[in-house]
Amino acid sequence: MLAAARDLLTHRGLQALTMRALAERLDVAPNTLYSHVANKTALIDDLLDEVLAEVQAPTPDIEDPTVGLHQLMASAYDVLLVHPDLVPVYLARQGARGPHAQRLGDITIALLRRAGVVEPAAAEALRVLIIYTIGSAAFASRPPLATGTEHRLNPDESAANFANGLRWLLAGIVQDPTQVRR
Amino acid sequence: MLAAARDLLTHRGLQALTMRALAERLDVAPNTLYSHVANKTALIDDLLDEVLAEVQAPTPDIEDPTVGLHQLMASAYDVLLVHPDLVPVYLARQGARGPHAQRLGDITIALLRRAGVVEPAAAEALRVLIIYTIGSAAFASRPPLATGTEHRLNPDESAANFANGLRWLLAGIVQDPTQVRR
DNA sequence: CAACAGAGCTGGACGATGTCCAATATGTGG
DNA sequence: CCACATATTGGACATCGTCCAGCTCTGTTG
Repeated sequence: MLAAARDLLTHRGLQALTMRALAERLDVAPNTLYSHVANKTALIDDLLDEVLAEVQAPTPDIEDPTVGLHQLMASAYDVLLVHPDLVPVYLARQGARGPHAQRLGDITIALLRRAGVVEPAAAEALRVLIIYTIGSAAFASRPPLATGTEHRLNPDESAANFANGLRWLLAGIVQDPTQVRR
Repeated sequence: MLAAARDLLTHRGLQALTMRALAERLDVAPNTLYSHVANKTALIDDLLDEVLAEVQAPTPDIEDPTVGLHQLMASAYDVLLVHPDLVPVYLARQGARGPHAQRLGDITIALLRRAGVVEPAAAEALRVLIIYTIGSAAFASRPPLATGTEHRLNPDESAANFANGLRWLLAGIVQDPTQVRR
Protein backbone atom coordinates (compact mmCIF):
# COMPACT_ATOMS: atom_id res chain seq x y z
CA MET A 1 0.00 0.00 0.00
CA LEU A 2 2.80 2.39 0.83
CA ALA A 3 4.50 1.26 -2.35
CA ALA A 4 1.38 1.93 -4.37
CA ALA A 5 1.06 5.36 -2.80
CA ARG A 6 4.64 6.16 -3.67
CA ASP A 7 4.14 5.00 -7.19
CA LEU A 8 1.08 7.12 -7.61
CA LEU A 9 2.92 10.08 -6.23
CA THR A 10 5.93 9.65 -8.48
CA HIS A 11 3.96 9.13 -11.65
CA ARG A 12 0.88 11.26 -11.16
CA GLY A 13 1.90 13.86 -8.59
CA LEU A 14 0.73 14.77 -5.13
CA GLN A 15 -2.55 16.19 -6.29
CA ALA A 16 -3.39 12.81 -7.79
CA LEU A 17 -2.62 10.96 -4.60
CA THR A 18 -6.16 10.66 -3.40
CA MET A 19 -7.62 7.96 -1.26
CA ARG A 20 -9.94 6.94 -4.05
CA ALA A 21 -7.17 6.80 -6.63
CA LEU A 22 -5.00 4.78 -4.29
CA ALA A 23 -7.85 2.41 -3.63
CA GLU A 24 -8.50 2.00 -7.31
CA ARG A 25 -4.87 1.20 -7.94
CA LEU A 26 -5.09 -1.52 -5.30
CA ASP A 27 -8.37 -2.82 -6.74
CA VAL A 28 -10.12 -2.11 -3.52
CA ALA A 29 -12.91 0.09 -2.28
CA PRO A 30 -11.81 3.45 -0.86
CA ASN A 31 -13.05 2.60 2.61
CA THR A 32 -10.83 -0.42 2.82
CA LEU A 33 -7.80 1.81 3.20
CA TYR A 34 -9.09 2.97 6.53
CA SER A 35 -8.70 -0.50 7.92
CA HIS A 36 -4.97 -0.21 7.38
CA VAL A 37 -4.31 3.48 7.96
CA ALA A 38 -5.92 5.90 10.33
CA ASN A 39 -5.75 8.96 8.14
CA LYS A 40 -4.49 10.26 4.89
CA THR A 41 -2.21 12.30 7.09
CA ALA A 42 -0.84 9.19 8.74
CA LEU A 43 -0.33 7.61 5.35
CA ILE A 44 1.72 10.55 4.16
CA ASP A 45 3.73 10.60 7.36
CA ASP A 46 4.68 7.01 6.71
CA LEU A 47 5.61 7.89 3.15
CA LEU A 48 7.84 10.73 4.26
CA ASP A 49 9.85 8.62 6.60
CA GLU A 50 10.16 5.78 4.16
CA VAL A 51 11.73 8.04 1.58
CA LEU A 52 14.34 9.19 4.07
CA ALA A 53 15.65 5.65 4.22
CA GLU A 54 17.25 6.26 0.84
CA VAL A 55 19.51 8.99 2.15
CA GLN A 56 23.09 7.80 2.18
CA ALA A 57 24.98 8.61 5.33
CA PRO A 58 28.78 8.76 5.29
CA THR A 59 30.65 6.37 7.53
CA PRO A 60 30.66 7.97 10.97
CA ASP A 61 34.46 7.91 11.12
CA ILE A 62 35.00 9.78 7.88
CA GLU A 63 38.24 11.70 8.22
CA ASP A 64 36.83 15.16 7.55
CA PRO A 65 33.51 15.63 9.30
CA THR A 66 32.71 18.74 7.27
CA VAL A 67 32.95 16.67 4.12
CA GLY A 68 30.69 14.13 5.77
CA LEU A 69 28.12 16.79 6.56
CA HIS A 70 28.24 18.02 3.02
CA GLN A 71 27.78 14.50 1.67
CA LEU A 72 24.89 13.78 4.00
CA MET A 73 23.01 16.94 3.12
CA ALA A 74 23.74 16.54 -0.56
CA SER A 75 22.39 13.00 -0.46
CA ALA A 76 19.28 14.20 1.33
CA TYR A 77 18.88 16.90 -1.29
CA ASP A 78 19.17 14.35 -4.08
CA VAL A 79 16.67 12.02 -2.46
CA LEU A 80 14.22 14.84 -1.93
CA LEU A 81 14.47 15.78 -5.57
CA VAL A 82 13.59 12.26 -6.59
CA HIS A 83 10.19 12.86 -5.01
CA PRO A 84 9.53 16.51 -5.79
CA ASP A 85 5.91 16.31 -4.83
CA LEU A 86 6.80 15.25 -1.34
CA VAL A 87 8.98 18.26 -0.71
CA PRO A 88 6.19 20.73 -0.04
CA VAL A 89 4.72 18.14 2.26
CA TYR A 90 7.94 17.91 4.23
CA LEU A 91 7.81 21.65 4.64
CA ALA A 92 4.17 21.74 5.60
CA ARG A 93 4.89 19.04 8.17
CA GLN A 94 8.23 20.61 9.20
CA GLY A 95 10.25 17.56 8.37
CA ALA A 96 9.60 13.97 9.27
CA ARG A 97 9.37 12.37 12.64
CA GLY A 98 9.88 8.70 11.97
CA PRO A 99 12.85 6.48 12.79
CA HIS A 100 14.78 7.25 9.64
CA ALA A 101 14.57 10.98 10.25
CA GLN A 102 15.77 10.33 13.77
CA ARG A 103 18.74 8.36 12.52
CA LEU A 104 19.84 11.11 10.14
CA GLY A 105 19.57 13.66 12.89
CA ASP A 106 21.76 11.61 15.18
CA ILE A 107 24.42 11.15 12.53
CA THR A 108 24.43 14.87 11.79
CA ILE A 109 24.85 15.77 15.43
CA ALA A 110 27.76 13.35 15.73
CA LEU A 111 29.49 14.82 12.70
CA LEU A 112 28.95 18.34 13.98
CA ARG A 113 30.49 17.41 17.29
CA ARG A 114 33.53 15.98 15.56
CA ALA A 115 33.77 19.23 13.60
CA GLY A 116 34.09 21.12 16.85
CA VAL A 117 30.49 22.27 17.13
CA VAL A 118 29.39 21.37 20.61
CA GLU A 119 26.05 21.06 22.14
CA PRO A 120 24.06 24.18 22.33
CA ALA A 121 25.27 25.20 18.89
CA ALA A 122 24.99 21.71 17.42
CA ALA A 123 21.22 21.55 17.81
CA GLU A 124 20.91 24.95 16.20
CA ALA A 125 23.18 23.97 13.37
CA LEU A 126 21.17 20.81 12.76
CA ARG A 127 18.01 22.84 12.47
CA VAL A 128 19.67 25.28 10.14
CA LEU A 129 20.98 22.52 7.91
CA ILE A 130 17.62 20.80 7.72
CA ILE A 131 15.88 24.04 6.92
CA TYR A 132 18.36 24.88 4.25
CA THR A 133 18.33 21.47 2.63
CA ILE A 134 14.58 20.99 2.49
CA GLY A 135 14.10 24.61 1.52
CA SER A 136 16.55 24.28 -1.32
CA ALA A 137 14.87 21.14 -2.54
CA ALA A 138 11.55 22.97 -2.47
CA PHE A 139 12.88 25.77 -4.61
CA ALA A 140 14.68 23.48 -6.99
CA SER A 141 11.88 21.01 -7.49
CA ARG A 142 9.29 23.33 -8.92
CA PRO A 143 8.69 26.60 -10.75
CA PRO A 144 11.08 29.50 -10.34
CA LEU A 145 10.75 32.14 -7.68
CA ALA A 146 10.56 35.88 -7.71
CA THR A 147 14.20 36.71 -7.66
CA GLY A 148 15.31 39.84 -9.38
CA THR A 149 16.59 37.72 -12.19
CA GLU A 150 14.14 36.07 -14.50
CA HIS A 151 16.70 33.39 -15.17
CA ARG A 152 15.29 29.98 -14.49
CA LEU A 153 17.72 27.46 -13.10
CA ASN A 154 18.04 24.02 -14.57
CA PRO A 155 18.65 21.03 -12.29
CA ASP A 156 22.42 21.25 -12.56
CA GLU A 157 22.43 24.92 -11.74
CA SER A 158 20.10 24.34 -8.83
CA ALA A 159 22.36 21.64 -7.48
CA ALA A 160 25.40 23.86 -7.84
CA ASN A 161 23.52 26.67 -6.13
CA PHE A 162 22.61 24.35 -3.31
CA ALA A 163 26.18 23.10 -2.95
CA ASN A 164 27.47 26.65 -2.88
CA GLY A 165 25.10 27.73 -0.15
CA LEU A 166 25.80 24.58 1.81
CA ARG A 167 29.50 25.28 1.57
CA TRP A 168 28.91 28.82 2.80
CA LEU A 169 26.78 27.58 5.62
CA LEU A 170 29.16 24.86 6.76
CA ALA A 171 32.08 27.26 6.55
CA GLY A 172 30.24 29.70 8.76
CA ILE A 173 29.21 27.03 11.23
CA VAL A 174 32.49 25.27 11.81
CA GLN A 175 34.51 28.44 11.70
CA ASP A 176 32.63 30.30 14.33
CA PRO A 177 29.90 28.31 15.99
CA THR A 178 29.22 30.57 18.92
CA GLN A 179 30.97 33.91 18.81
CA VAL A 180 29.43 36.86 17.10
CA ARG A 181 31.79 37.90 14.36
CA ARG A 182 33.08 41.36 13.59
CA MET B 1 -11.92 41.49 0.26
CA LEU B 2 -8.19 40.96 0.60
CA ALA B 3 -8.44 42.47 4.05
CA ALA B 4 -11.23 40.10 4.99
CA ALA B 5 -9.22 37.17 3.71
CA ARG B 6 -6.24 38.23 5.75
CA ASP B 7 -8.37 38.63 8.81
CA LEU B 8 -9.85 35.20 8.38
CA LEU B 9 -6.40 33.75 7.93
CA THR B 10 -4.97 35.44 10.99
CA HIS B 11 -7.81 34.57 13.30
CA ARG B 12 -9.02 31.23 12.02
CA GLY B 13 -6.04 29.78 10.16
CA LEU B 14 -5.37 28.74 6.61
CA GLN B 15 -7.64 25.74 6.73
CA ALA B 16 -10.53 28.05 7.59
CA LEU B 17 -9.83 30.34 4.66
CA THR B 18 -12.44 28.89 2.37
CA MET B 19 -14.27 30.68 -0.35
CA ARG B 20 -17.54 30.07 1.42
CA ALA B 21 -16.24 31.36 4.74
CA LEU B 22 -14.81 34.42 3.08
CA ALA B 23 -18.10 35.04 1.33
CA GLU B 24 -20.00 34.69 4.57
CA ARG B 25 -17.71 37.17 6.28
CA LEU B 26 -18.45 39.63 3.49
CA ASP B 27 -22.20 38.92 3.69
CA VAL B 28 -22.20 37.72 0.15
CA ALA B 29 -22.90 34.54 -1.75
CA PRO B 30 -19.85 32.38 -2.46
CA ASN B 31 -20.15 32.82 -6.20
CA THR B 32 -19.87 36.56 -5.91
CA LEU B 33 -16.20 36.25 -5.09
CA TYR B 34 -15.55 34.97 -8.57
CA SER B 35 -16.62 38.30 -9.98
CA HIS B 36 -13.62 39.86 -8.28
CA VAL B 37 -11.03 37.11 -8.32
CA ALA B 38 -10.28 34.46 -10.88
CA ASN B 39 -9.29 31.70 -8.49
CA LYS B 40 -8.66 30.94 -4.93
CA THR B 41 -5.08 30.59 -6.10
CA ALA B 42 -5.07 34.12 -7.47
CA LEU B 43 -6.54 35.38 -4.24
CA ILE B 44 -3.78 33.79 -2.22
CA ASP B 45 -1.13 35.09 -4.58
CA ASP B 46 -2.43 38.59 -3.95
CA LEU B 47 -2.37 37.95 -0.23
CA LEU B 48 1.22 36.77 -0.32
CA ASP B 49 2.49 39.83 -2.06
CA GLU B 50 0.48 42.18 0.09
CA VAL B 51 2.07 40.80 3.22
CA LEU B 52 5.55 41.39 1.83
CA ALA B 53 4.81 45.10 1.77
CA GLU B 54 5.31 45.08 5.52
CA VAL B 55 8.93 44.04 5.27
CA GLN B 56 11.17 46.89 6.28
CA ALA B 57 14.12 47.48 4.02
CA PRO B 58 17.20 49.29 5.29
CA THR B 59 18.20 52.50 3.59
CA PRO B 60 20.13 51.48 0.49
CA ASP B 61 23.16 53.49 1.55
CA ILE B 62 23.52 51.86 4.95
CA GLU B 63 27.17 51.93 5.86
CA ASP B 64 27.64 48.19 6.35
CA PRO B 65 25.80 46.24 3.65
CA THR B 66 26.11 43.00 5.60
CA VAL B 67 24.20 44.58 8.46
CA GLY B 68 21.64 45.75 5.95
CA LEU B 69 21.22 42.23 4.62
CA HIS B 70 20.79 40.91 8.11
CA GLN B 71 18.20 43.55 8.90
CA LEU B 72 16.29 42.90 5.72
CA MET B 73 16.12 39.16 6.21
CA ALA B 74 15.31 39.53 9.88
CA SER B 75 12.45 41.85 9.02
CA ALA B 76 11.18 39.41 6.44
CA TYR B 77 11.40 36.65 9.03
CA ASP B 78 9.41 38.72 11.50
CA VAL B 79 6.76 39.58 8.96
CA LEU B 80 6.42 35.96 7.93
CA LEU B 81 5.93 34.93 11.54
CA VAL B 82 3.09 37.41 11.89
CA HIS B 83 1.20 35.28 9.36
CA PRO B 84 2.30 31.77 10.21
CA ASP B 85 -0.39 30.16 8.12
CA LEU B 86 0.91 31.85 5.02
CA VAL B 87 4.39 30.45 5.40
CA PRO B 88 3.66 26.97 4.09
CA VAL B 89 1.90 28.65 1.22
CA TYR B 90 4.98 30.68 0.38
CA LEU B 91 6.92 27.46 0.28
CA ALA B 92 4.39 25.62 -1.77
CA ARG B 93 4.40 28.53 -4.21
CA GLN B 94 8.19 28.97 -3.98
CA GLY B 95 7.98 32.52 -2.82
CA ALA B 96 5.93 35.34 -4.20
CA ARG B 97 6.01 36.93 -7.60
CA GLY B 98 4.30 40.26 -7.10
CA PRO B 99 5.78 43.74 -7.12
CA HIS B 100 6.71 43.77 -3.45
CA ALA B 101 8.65 40.55 -3.78
CA GLN B 102 10.42 42.05 -6.75
CA ARG B 103 11.35 45.13 -4.81
CA LEU B 104 12.87 43.13 -1.95
CA GLY B 105 14.86 41.09 -4.40
CA ASP B 106 16.28 44.18 -6.03
CA ILE B 107 17.30 45.69 -2.71
CA THR B 108 18.99 42.46 -1.67
CA ILE B 109 20.96 42.24 -4.88
CA ALA B 110 22.11 45.82 -4.45
CA LEU B 111 23.30 45.18 -0.91
CA LEU B 112 25.08 42.02 -1.97
CA ARG B 113 26.89 43.91 -4.68
CA ARG B 114 28.01 46.52 -2.21
CA ALA B 115 29.26 43.71 0.01
CA GLY B 116 31.51 42.54 -2.76
CA VAL B 117 29.33 39.75 -4.08
CA VAL B 118 29.11 40.30 -7.78
CA GLU B 119 26.80 38.98 -10.32
CA PRO B 120 26.87 35.30 -10.86
CA ALA B 121 27.26 34.74 -7.14
CA ALA B 122 24.78 37.44 -6.18
CA ALA B 123 21.83 35.70 -7.78
CA GLU B 124 22.80 32.48 -6.05
CA ALA B 125 23.18 34.21 -2.74
CA LEU B 126 19.78 35.81 -3.11
CA ARG B 127 18.20 32.43 -3.67
CA VAL B 128 20.02 30.98 -0.71
CA LEU B 129 18.93 33.80 1.55
CA ILE B 130 15.31 33.52 0.48
CA ILE B 131 15.34 29.79 0.98
CA TYR B 132 16.88 30.09 4.37
CA THR B 133 14.56 32.84 5.57
CA ILE B 134 11.30 31.32 4.44
CA GLY B 135 12.44 27.88 5.53
CA SER B 136 13.31 29.16 8.97
CA ALA B 137 9.97 30.86 9.27
CA ALA B 138 8.30 27.60 8.31
CA PHE B 139 10.08 25.69 11.00
CA ALA B 140 9.56 28.34 13.61
CA SER B 141 5.91 28.94 12.95
CA ARG B 142 4.60 25.49 13.65
CA PRO B 143 5.23 22.21 15.49
CA PRO B 144 8.74 21.01 16.15
CA LEU B 145 10.69 18.87 13.76
CA ALA B 146 12.46 15.57 14.03
CA THR B 147 15.77 16.74 15.29
CA GLY B 148 17.69 14.47 17.58
CA THR B 149 16.68 16.70 20.42
CA GLU B 150 13.13 16.62 21.66
CA HIS B 151 13.57 20.16 22.83
CA ARG B 152 10.92 22.42 21.42
CA LEU B 153 12.04 25.92 20.69
CA ASN B 154 10.07 28.88 21.87
CA PRO B 155 9.75 31.97 19.65
CA ASP B 156 12.77 33.70 21.14
CA GLU B 157 14.93 30.63 20.71
CA SER B 158 13.74 30.21 17.16
CA ALA B 159 14.58 33.81 16.39
CA ALA B 160 18.00 33.43 17.92
CA ASN B 161 18.52 30.24 15.96
CA PHE B 162 17.53 32.02 12.80
CA ALA B 163 19.82 34.95 13.50
CA ASN B 164 22.70 32.59 14.18
CA GLY B 165 22.24 30.72 10.95
CA LEU B 166 21.82 33.94 9.04
CA ARG B 167 25.04 35.20 10.53
CA TRP B 168 26.78 31.99 9.52
CA LEU B 169 25.38 32.22 6.06
CA LEU B 170 26.26 35.87 5.50
CA ALA B 171 29.72 35.29 6.86
CA GLY B 172 30.24 32.49 4.40
CA ILE B 173 28.84 34.46 1.50
CA VAL B 174 30.75 37.71 1.88
CA GLN B 175 33.94 36.05 2.91
CA ASP B 176 34.26 33.73 -0.01
CA PRO B 177 31.62 34.16 -2.65
CA THR B 178 33.23 32.11 -5.37
CA GLN B 179 36.29 30.16 -4.31
CA VAL B 180 36.03 26.72 -2.82
CA ARG B 181 37.55 26.84 0.61
CA ARG B 182 40.15 24.53 2.03
C1' DC C 1 -36.83 62.17 -15.83
C1' DA C 2 -37.09 57.70 -18.20
C1' DA C 3 -34.86 53.98 -20.44
C1' DC C 4 -31.12 51.31 -20.98
C1' DA C 5 -26.48 48.97 -20.45
C1' DG C 6 -23.54 46.96 -17.53
C1' DA C 7 -21.75 45.46 -13.32
C1' DG C 8 -22.69 43.03 -9.17
C1' DC C 9 -25.04 39.46 -7.04
C1' DT C 10 -27.57 35.02 -6.34
C1' DG C 11 -29.85 30.18 -6.49
C1' DG C 12 -28.72 26.12 -7.51
C1' DA C 13 -25.99 22.74 -9.14
C1' DC C 14 -21.78 19.60 -10.40
C1' DG C 15 -17.93 16.86 -9.48
C1' DA C 16 -14.27 15.72 -6.19
C1' DT C 17 -12.58 14.70 -1.82
C1' DG C 18 -11.89 12.68 3.10
C1' DT C 19 -14.27 9.92 6.11
C1' DC C 20 -17.71 7.05 8.61
C1' DC C 21 -21.49 3.39 9.73
C1' DA C 22 -23.63 -0.70 9.20
C1' DA C 23 -23.68 -4.79 6.79
C1' DT C 24 -21.40 -8.46 4.29
C1' DA C 25 -17.76 -11.59 2.64
C1' DT C 26 -13.66 -14.27 3.91
C1' DG C 27 -10.95 -17.24 6.14
C1' DT C 28 -9.27 -19.63 10.32
C1' DG C 29 -9.43 -22.36 14.76
C1' DG C 30 -12.12 -25.64 17.30
C1' DC D 1 -18.68 -28.16 9.69
C1' DC D 2 -19.57 -24.25 12.33
C1' DA D 3 -18.62 -19.88 15.09
C1' DC D 4 -16.03 -16.03 15.33
C1' DA D 5 -12.62 -12.37 14.01
C1' DT D 6 -10.92 -9.89 10.31
C1' DA D 7 -11.09 -7.73 5.84
C1' DT D 8 -13.95 -5.56 2.66
C1' DT D 9 -17.86 -3.14 0.73
C1' DG D 10 -22.13 -0.16 -0.48
C1' DG D 11 -23.73 3.77 0.38
C1' DA D 12 -23.89 7.98 2.42
C1' DC D 13 -22.48 12.71 4.55
C1' DA D 14 -20.34 17.08 4.81
C1' DT D 15 -17.29 20.20 2.66
C1' DC D 16 -14.87 22.25 -0.92
C1' DG D 17 -13.82 24.93 -5.44
C1' DT D 18 -16.18 26.34 -9.28
C1' DC D 19 -19.54 27.34 -12.98
C1' DC D 20 -23.95 28.70 -15.51
C1' DA D 21 -27.96 31.26 -16.19
C1' DG D 22 -30.61 34.65 -14.69
C1' DC D 23 -31.97 38.54 -11.58
C1' DT D 24 -31.23 43.29 -9.47
C1' DC D 25 -29.53 47.46 -8.77
C1' DT D 26 -26.86 51.50 -10.24
C1' DG D 27 -25.23 55.03 -12.96
C1' DT D 28 -25.19 57.17 -17.35
C1' DT D 29 -27.33 59.03 -21.38
C1' DG D 30 -30.65 61.04 -24.31
